[in-house]
Amino acid sequence: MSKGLVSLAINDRPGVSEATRLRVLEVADRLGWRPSLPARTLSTSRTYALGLVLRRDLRIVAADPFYPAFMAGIETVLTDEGRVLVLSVVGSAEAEERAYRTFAADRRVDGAFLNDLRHDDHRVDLLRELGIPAVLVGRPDGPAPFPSVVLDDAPGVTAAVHHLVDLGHRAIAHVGGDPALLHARHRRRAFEDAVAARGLVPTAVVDTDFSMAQGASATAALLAGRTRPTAIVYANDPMAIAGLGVLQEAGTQVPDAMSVVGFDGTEMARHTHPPLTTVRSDPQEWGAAAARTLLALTTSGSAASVELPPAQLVVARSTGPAPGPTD
Amino acid sequence: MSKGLVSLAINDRPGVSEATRLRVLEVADRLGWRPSLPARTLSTSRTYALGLVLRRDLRIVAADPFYPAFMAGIETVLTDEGRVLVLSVVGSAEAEERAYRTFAADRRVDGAFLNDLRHDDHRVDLLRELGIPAVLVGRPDGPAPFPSVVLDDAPGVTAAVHHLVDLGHRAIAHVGGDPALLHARHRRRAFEDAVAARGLVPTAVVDTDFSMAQGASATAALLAGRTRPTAIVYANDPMAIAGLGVLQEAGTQVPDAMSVVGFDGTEMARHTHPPLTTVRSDPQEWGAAAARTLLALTTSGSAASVELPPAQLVVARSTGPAPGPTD
DNA sequence: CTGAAAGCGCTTACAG
DNA sequence: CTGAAAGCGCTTACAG
Repeated sequence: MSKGLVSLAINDRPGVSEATRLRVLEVADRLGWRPSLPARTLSTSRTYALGLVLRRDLRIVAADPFYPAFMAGIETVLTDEGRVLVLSVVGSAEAEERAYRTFAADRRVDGAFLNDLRHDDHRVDLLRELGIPAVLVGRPDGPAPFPSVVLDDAPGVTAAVHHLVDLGHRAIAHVGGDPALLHARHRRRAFEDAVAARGLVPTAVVDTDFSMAQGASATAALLAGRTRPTAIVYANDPMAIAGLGVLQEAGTQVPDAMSVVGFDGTEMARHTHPPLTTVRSDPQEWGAAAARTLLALTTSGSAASVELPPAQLVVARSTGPAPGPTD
Repeated sequence: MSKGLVSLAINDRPGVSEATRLRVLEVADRLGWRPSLPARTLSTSRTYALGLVLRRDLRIVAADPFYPAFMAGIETVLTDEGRVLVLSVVGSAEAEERAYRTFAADRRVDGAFLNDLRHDDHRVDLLRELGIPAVLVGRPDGPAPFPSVVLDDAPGVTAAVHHLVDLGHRAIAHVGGDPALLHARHRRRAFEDAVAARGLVPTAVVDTDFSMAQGASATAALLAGRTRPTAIVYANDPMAIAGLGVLQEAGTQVPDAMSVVGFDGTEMARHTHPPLTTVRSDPQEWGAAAARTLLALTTSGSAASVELPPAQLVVARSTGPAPGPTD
């Protein structure tokens, strides 16, 4: 039983009789022997690791339940495949680029997840150039050399606007996210299109950085504005919750005087007062699907893009009939 | 310029003249050459990676801003040291043990963080046995073979109780966390001791799993109980926020009819209505300190335990004078 | 179907 | 202070 034979048997390569393979596996198991990963990596240059770089302001990451759920979804598939997740949390675009370059130089990972897509996202070229296979988490705004895993935000936002208009609202505002991020643009665009489809004009559309602080100040600004909306659609739940706080501090009843819609469908949204009407996506399944796709890409060299079920409106008690004279 | 020489120069080993070392580094830099990590790992068995296994119910992880901040803190020190974080998110004790065993078998990491300490935590023995150096994040309840990095919860909880008693509260309840976790026990113990120190008896102490759902139901139970508290101290901010929701749904004014105290000092606590009195700790600094300690341990073989500044009470508007006839 | 050999790219004694 | 050699533990053609 030579080294080479064992290797062939362990790696399910042809050229080993089934009987021998079983014997090898049995002996390895009995001895508790496992091939050394560093040695294997040195000769095959496969690391059995996938990389995720998070670039976000800490204040935002900390309040946003997306990433923990997304990562948990990734793990559900990696664990079974003997893979591991290498995580990097960075605070700037420069640090993010350094992180990817280090991944490449150190051969840390077989592939990477690319989250929070941007317009003309130069990280796509960077990863291609570095030779790191990637999966795009979200819909890119142009042709891309990598497969994408998409969960469409638009239908949920559209449904939210129709829900509000059906309740009699005519003055609806949007507190959007960071316009540098494509998904924030998608939500904003879906909002604007849906409002227009009902023959209305948005009362206001405010960009933010997705933080609760900016969600709060945007809400305060809307309350102080010349034309005050009767409903606000927020680009994420944390901002909607901060908005709820501002409204209640100002004595504005929700939903009697103001309807509020969040986005994410977080646990938190179920426990506010009143519980939040929100648009639910499934970040855990998103993570799992992204991991499956990236795994396929790194092992077979190619993988098809995936379209997940779109985000859905979940109506709770933060939305109600428009106040004042309705027709 | 032989391979060996280059290696000595790159690794700052003695036996190379300063002039040659500089020349080697200059040439490496010009050629963009970096030593191959897998090869280096194979000969030195150092991976330059640190491991973190998260075992928590997803519902809790997602609502809890501790981990994102803690991990960001870790990253601030790892990045500069050319290290990387390997993350595993698991749902059960068995999966957690498997994760550590895989870390060891695959030589994935040089050391690991041990969070969410438990009574007689058998992971400590497991890691010792597997030969994985670790740092304990929190105060262990007994002698341990690893250094710990402690941020004491008690002073903040104690201050919260005194604050409430000073406001005239005599009926104070505690919605605790998961009693399997030492930090939940510490918070509970600090609560009970502080109440006793003021000559009072807790109106109630309820254990939970730290989830918003159980925070909400514990609050509902307290409202329905025979002796109703005038103040509730929660073991984390998410539960306090869920409690706020339940109280407001029930028409109980905060703080007029009920004072509420959270724990964590999250961003979220600043944006509720009313803003939450809470106990602030610094999870990011905690992560950074834990990373520094683990780095020292893995490189030098030993590291001293660290005691960080304790958690502090931050008074906001969810606490006020006790309702009814005060003396 | 099996065994002996080279190679992955470093580090580390060991001579010179 | 420098160069040649062995070794880390696998995988992979290449002969037998």
